[in-house]
Amino acid sequence: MPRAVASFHEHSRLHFIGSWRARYEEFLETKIHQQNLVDDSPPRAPPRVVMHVDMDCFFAACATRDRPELAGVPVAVSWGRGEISSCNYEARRFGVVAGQNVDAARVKCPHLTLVPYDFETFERVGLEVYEILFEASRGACVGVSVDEAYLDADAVVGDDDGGDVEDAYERAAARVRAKIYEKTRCACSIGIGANMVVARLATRRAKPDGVFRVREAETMDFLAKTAVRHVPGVGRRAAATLTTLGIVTCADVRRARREDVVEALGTKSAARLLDAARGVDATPWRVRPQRKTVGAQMSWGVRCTDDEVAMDFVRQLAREVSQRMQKLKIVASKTTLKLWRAVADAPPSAKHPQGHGACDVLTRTRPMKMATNDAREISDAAIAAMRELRVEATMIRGLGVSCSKLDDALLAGNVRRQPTLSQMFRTDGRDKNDEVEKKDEEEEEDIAETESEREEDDEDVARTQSQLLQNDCDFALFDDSQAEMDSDRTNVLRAAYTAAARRYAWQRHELERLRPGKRRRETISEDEHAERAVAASADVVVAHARRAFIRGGESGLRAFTNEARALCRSQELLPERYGGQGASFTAAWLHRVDAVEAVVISK
DNA sequence: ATCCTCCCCTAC
DNA sequence: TAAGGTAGGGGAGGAT
Repeated sequence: MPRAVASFHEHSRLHFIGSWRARYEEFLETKIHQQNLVDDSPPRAPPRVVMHVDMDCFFAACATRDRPELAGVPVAVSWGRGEISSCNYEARRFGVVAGQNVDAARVKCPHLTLVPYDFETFERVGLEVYEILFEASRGACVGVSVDEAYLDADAVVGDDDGGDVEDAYERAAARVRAKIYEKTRCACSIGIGANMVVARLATRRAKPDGVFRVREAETMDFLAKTAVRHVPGVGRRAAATLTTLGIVTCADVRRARREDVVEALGTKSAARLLDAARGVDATPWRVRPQRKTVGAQMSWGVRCTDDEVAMDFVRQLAREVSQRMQKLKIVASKTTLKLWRAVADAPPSAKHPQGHGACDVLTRTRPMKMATNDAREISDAAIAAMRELRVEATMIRGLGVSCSKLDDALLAGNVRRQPTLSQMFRTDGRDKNDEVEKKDEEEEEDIAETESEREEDDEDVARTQSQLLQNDCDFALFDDSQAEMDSDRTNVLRAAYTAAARRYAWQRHELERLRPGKRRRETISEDEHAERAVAASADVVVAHARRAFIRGGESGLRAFTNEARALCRSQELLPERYGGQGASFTAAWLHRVDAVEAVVISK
């Protein structure tokens, strides 16, 4: 069983970094009430001059600020073994760098002092810094991370910076730095430039503990020497590709042919780099960017012995996401499941035995019936998506759940909540669909069912039906339109078939895309893929059968399954274009129809 | 034309 | 035992 998500998060440095945004949103809420900070929609014009504030070796500085005995001593933050997260400049003089192994660092610097992570302090100091930045810039502050932000430099310049206009920005920056140091005893560096990119690049030159300003007239010369790798947005991959084109500095970018850069990076990224190299930055200035997703994932120490364990873990993640959404007072209408699948025959990593090792990362998105932040709704959608991926539980090395298509919960509050189909079918802690699948699998191995199981089925059916009768539900609020409800069952089935065929076609398409020679390697056989495609398409039949049962009870379901069988045998719906898989397609459908009947209608 | 899904890349 | 999380931008190719 994987470690609990919450307990993992307590110790995860990346979780701290990643979840900073949620805390910052909270901070912004308080600022909105205190100051006349308004939403930046429509977007405000970018500042004429930008300051980029970045704390110096933030984690190490926080960890040592209350320990005067560590002043001037080489210090690094780590768990005591493994990687170094951050180290001070004394340690860097010995060649210690972030990301280095503790043992390697000790070789370079035998007197290195290791200090533990102190996330509470990191957060507290970060917020203290932001208090100062918001006050100094009168709200013209764009937060990037717990230790990094952009300011409108003109908003920071005050009367006491006056006199010599020439270096007013430098004076203002020095004032901010002094305030931050006074309050937090942590050093920061400030870069000043004509836009966010230039300011950010200037900060590199300001470090440590300094200010560096790139004046308007100096911008082109300054950029000419700058490596493309340092331009924000140009990462490891892009830099490597550009190097093969002989593009290493921004001066090289200016000389390069536009088509070559577009070919290497794509239209948008190329445009941004070409602009940046010429001192132009069109990044919008957003003090309060709109959040688009809420998610939680874990790919460390995840080992599942069976499907039930994997589903439990997904439920945990869904609970986590649900809680975060409730705190943010938002709802979502899409759920995406992310799954790390071990590459077949890949050896476990010797360096990180608990890590995910070589994996394919798969995602699948499912709509939810209506905008919600309910943990159960989210986990239902996520588990449905996971079943669709059909990955053997023992191959799972990581899972993630994230919600998108976000909306304000207050708006959604006006919508009358209705039970969803999965809730209607639910009898206890488990989803009925799970049981359908389970029974389906059991039947393949052992047709005989025990008497007690049959009785349980009887009870389930009776209970579900009586609930349906008592609730007198408004079916029009479900995901099917009234028109579809009124139409005859054959049309419903045709719709089911079309949906299944679409899914099948998509699976075929995916198979094509994953062929060797493309960027990704193929890790499952073509046969297996086709098999999964057929099975996945049959899920659609189950979904429609469930609806038929809810609407028409046992007789409704029987009518549906009978027509389904007739339609499958008629060949009418099996055009050749579905990859010659028509026969197995039909077989899978018929098998599923039998299975649903066997479970829902007790014999 | 525009949106959607899944994937890759990037930043911190 | 370590602690490979969170979120956004963008592209390819398909659906509408």
